[in-house]
Amino acid sequence: MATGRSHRPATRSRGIPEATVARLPLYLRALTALSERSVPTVSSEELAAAAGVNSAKLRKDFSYLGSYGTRGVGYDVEYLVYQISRELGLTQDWPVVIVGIGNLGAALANYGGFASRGFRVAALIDADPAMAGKPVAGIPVQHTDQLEEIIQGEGVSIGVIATPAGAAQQVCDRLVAAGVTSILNFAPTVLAVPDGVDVRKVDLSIELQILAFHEQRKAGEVAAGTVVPPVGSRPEPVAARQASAGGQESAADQGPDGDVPAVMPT
Amino acid sequence: MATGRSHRPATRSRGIPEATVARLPLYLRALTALSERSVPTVSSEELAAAAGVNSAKLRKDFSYLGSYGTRGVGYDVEYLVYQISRELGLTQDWPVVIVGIGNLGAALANYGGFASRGFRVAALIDADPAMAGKPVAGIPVQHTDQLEEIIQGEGVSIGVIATPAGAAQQVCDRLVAAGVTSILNFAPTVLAVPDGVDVRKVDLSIELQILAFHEQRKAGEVAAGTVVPPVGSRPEPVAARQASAGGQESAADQGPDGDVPAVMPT
DNA sequence: AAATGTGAACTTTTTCACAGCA
DNA sequence: TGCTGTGAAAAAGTTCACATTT
Repeated sequence: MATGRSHRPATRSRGIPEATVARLPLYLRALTALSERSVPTVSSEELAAAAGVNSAKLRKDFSYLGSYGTRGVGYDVEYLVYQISRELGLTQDWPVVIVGIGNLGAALANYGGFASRGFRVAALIDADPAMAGKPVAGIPVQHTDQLEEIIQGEGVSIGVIATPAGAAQQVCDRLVAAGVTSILNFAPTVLAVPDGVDVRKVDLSIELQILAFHEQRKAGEVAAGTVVPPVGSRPEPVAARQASAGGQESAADQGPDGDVPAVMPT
Repeated sequence: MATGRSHRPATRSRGIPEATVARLPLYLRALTALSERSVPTVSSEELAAAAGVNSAKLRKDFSYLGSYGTRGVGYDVEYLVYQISRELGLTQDWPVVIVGIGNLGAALANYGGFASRGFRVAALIDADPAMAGKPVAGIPVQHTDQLEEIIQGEGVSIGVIATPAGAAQQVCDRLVAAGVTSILNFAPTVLAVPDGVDVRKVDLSIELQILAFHEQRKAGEVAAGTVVPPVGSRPEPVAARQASAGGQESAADQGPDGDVPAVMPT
């Protein structure tokens, strides 16, 4: 039953584990889908399956928010959607600026998921004067010169960096100086920020590399291919380069910016 | 004399913690930058700073790979680049297919970081017949009909899904059936995959929601109209942290699609 | 009968701190 | 002397299993 007013958040608010916070959006999405199908209640088992986690974890996660379920019944979908939304701070509108309107920035601006939940693209900013005024996703791009003005004027506290790696730190510094305290960084760079500023990073090549690691493991077990010999010698200038399945090596270098100097012997 | 055989990578490969694996790409990037500047050696302290982690963690991470450093000196940059690359499986070439060439797919195809490290865009696939043949990032888009043929022909084992949420699971199923065992999913959906298949997810709105959560917490003083808990829960001393995505292993997770519904409290 | 909420056990990850080697 | 490599301690996160409530 909804309304369970008797439930007390009991100051639970204090200290929700980070791992739990990271899963709340997942639960929220699953719940939203149920809500659209007008499903009234859901059990931890069902919801967990929909979110891709196990039910014990889900129940534990929810226990940090409060007691929003009903024993023997499950959770009221609408009520839970509201509670999680509130916990995540989605009951308020968050203006967001996207800096760097290249391929990625444009894709992000066009991404629907944005506006769908408490987030509003307040402005698109790019350093290229030629981009100024040009509309992307229905929003005119503004020049970097306006950055501070926009942030302060719109009260923006969340910024998305989609610039080339080389410009990321500089943009970050300006965003922070202007008042932004949360940054979502798509540039392949480690940003230095002062205390109190949160940074989350989304990095395509890192994800691919992690997949490659596991992929290699899958094939490796049996195939003698990839296994590199001893190489125990850790002497100075590496030299080990031998083996390695198929004479790869090529293909592994040169890129727009950074790149990998495939093993440099000597 | 036992020619420096004392150092045995000892097939440490056995159990490298997942958390460590997720950081190796970070170290690799920092090392690559040093390599380009021709820096010969680096201490754990310096490298840790460049990668945005603390030195104890870095040393512990490296200890899982083997003893590649020199006490009193540090690590040989080139040697480490090689070792980490090898560990991640980047000494071989990984053909990758990107399915769904919309805004995001095109942005990914154009992303340089791809080719720069062991990954090669083997094909761009889209369900829209009108896209067929059209070059994106210099590569002609192919129709979904060719999917199986391409994957088998090129020996692709890593697939990137950048389709709308509604098509993701279907595409995923075909990729898996054709032989792909690692998937990077950009669609806001929880994909169901058989055991042995790895799925990693990159989700913009989830990242934003996590940031919103922390942002809300920071409003310790004056927030617009937020429902800040009356309880004197003092905002904790936010420590600037840098987060990324969590890691998910093989097998199932994720579930329904969904995205866009609006939240409605009462 | 069904399903939540949670203490307790267990596992993973991080941090400490220092012995040991170059 | 300087810095790595690593046991050991601490912290964070996950899973178990069951008392409790509807």
